[in-house]
Amino acid sequence: MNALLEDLRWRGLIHQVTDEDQLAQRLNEGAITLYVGFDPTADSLHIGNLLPILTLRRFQLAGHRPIALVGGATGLIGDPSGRQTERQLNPTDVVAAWSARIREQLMRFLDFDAAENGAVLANNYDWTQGLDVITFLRDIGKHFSLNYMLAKESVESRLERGISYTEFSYMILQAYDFLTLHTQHGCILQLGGSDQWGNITAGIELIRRVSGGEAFGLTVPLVTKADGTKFGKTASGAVWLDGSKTSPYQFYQFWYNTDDRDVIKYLKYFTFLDRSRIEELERELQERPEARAAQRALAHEVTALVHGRAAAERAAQVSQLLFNGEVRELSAEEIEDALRDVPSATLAADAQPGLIDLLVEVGACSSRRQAREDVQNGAVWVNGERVTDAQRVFATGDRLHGRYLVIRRGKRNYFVVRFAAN
RNA sequence: GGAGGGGUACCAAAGCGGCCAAAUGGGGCGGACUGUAAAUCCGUUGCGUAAUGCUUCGUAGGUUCGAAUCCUACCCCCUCCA
Repeated sequence: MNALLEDLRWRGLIHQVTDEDQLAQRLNEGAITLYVGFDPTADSLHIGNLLPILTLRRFQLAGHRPIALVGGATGLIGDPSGRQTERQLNPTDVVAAWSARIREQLMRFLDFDAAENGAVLANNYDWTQGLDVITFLRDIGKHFSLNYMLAKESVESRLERGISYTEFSYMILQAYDFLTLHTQHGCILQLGGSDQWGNITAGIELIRRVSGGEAFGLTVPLVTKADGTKFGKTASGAVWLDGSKTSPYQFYQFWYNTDDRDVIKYLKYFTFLDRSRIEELERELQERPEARAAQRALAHEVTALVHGRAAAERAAQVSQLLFNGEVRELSAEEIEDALRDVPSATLAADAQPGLIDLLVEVGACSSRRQAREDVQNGAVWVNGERVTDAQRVFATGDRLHGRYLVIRRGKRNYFVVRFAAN
């Protein structure tokens, strides 16, 4: 057995793995090279992509060499895995722009300066763009039987509803990636989400046929929630790794609100805290669940991984101040700093807005009708005080530090109104 | 090509001439309770309110004092037969 695999096993990170004994032996013999790929299907990665990235990082920390692959080419084709319908093709320039941004994000999770096992970034567009059709069909396509391809879950499940030749071919491209990384970098292991099993094994098969080499695959589980809803989705959409799409504060809050029943599992999945620390948090959760020590640790650790320690600490601090209702205690600098990630509006220096207008203006409520309803329900707080009078007008004297109104709708939705300086 | 069924608000699904801005369930948003949890309960969920106001029930017309509800045409979906 191998220590790294044992740790992954304990964390519940191994969903499926090919020839585990053989893989353990290779890992024990010395550093291996492995990869994970991400297709640019949006301008940012989201937390659904986090598990494979962090698992790749675990391998690097254990001394192995990681390759993060951006699917500049495969992103142009569309992976049918786990989908019921054909994807909409994105323009090539858009995919190129997304690739660049995802590349930036991936870099944050790996160490590129390590002497022995520095990380490598690759883009499959580099070896795919020059590939001509005849070569592709003769050298690669010949190794795939139609029967083999049709039997793949990703294809088989789509035969009823329809699948284009484009998406049907996807697995071959991904297999070719693995082969390329195998020959160029000696890569012998591919990680991926559980829906990637079919594509990964296709690559292993191709490597075996072309080079006779042995390669491995390992998939991480699909992250689930105890209440049965989909992980990673909030009312406002996906939770992104890009701080301008999901602010560090929102990101922190997402993890902080994890259900008791899920929090230990997520600590194992998403943090690098060691086993004894996680078990300690588990005991605390059982003894004093209201202290939320496990949630706090989870939120802090993951936010720090994605946005850095400073941002994580700021998010934690802001959360505490806001939830203690101590808005009035904040200095002007703290308001600027703490609420920088929160939706805001700027009004003229001499403006004396009514409450309803203010709520709509700052984006706290979707319409004036809705705003009136929220006020009536007691959902609206300004500068730490509940306001129930819809006719309320805010004079200059109501502002914090002469230029802020901090608005809260519901328990945790904050907005800030700034007044221009004279 | 033939026969039948259907398109209603975020989703599902009632309504079938006025009492319909449209039942009910889910989801969303709030509130209470609490631990920024779970469960539970309550309110609300087109827009705008001075208002018997305005715009909505696939699309376009028509009948009528009045239509989501009746008629005509068109578009789209599903099932069965060929």
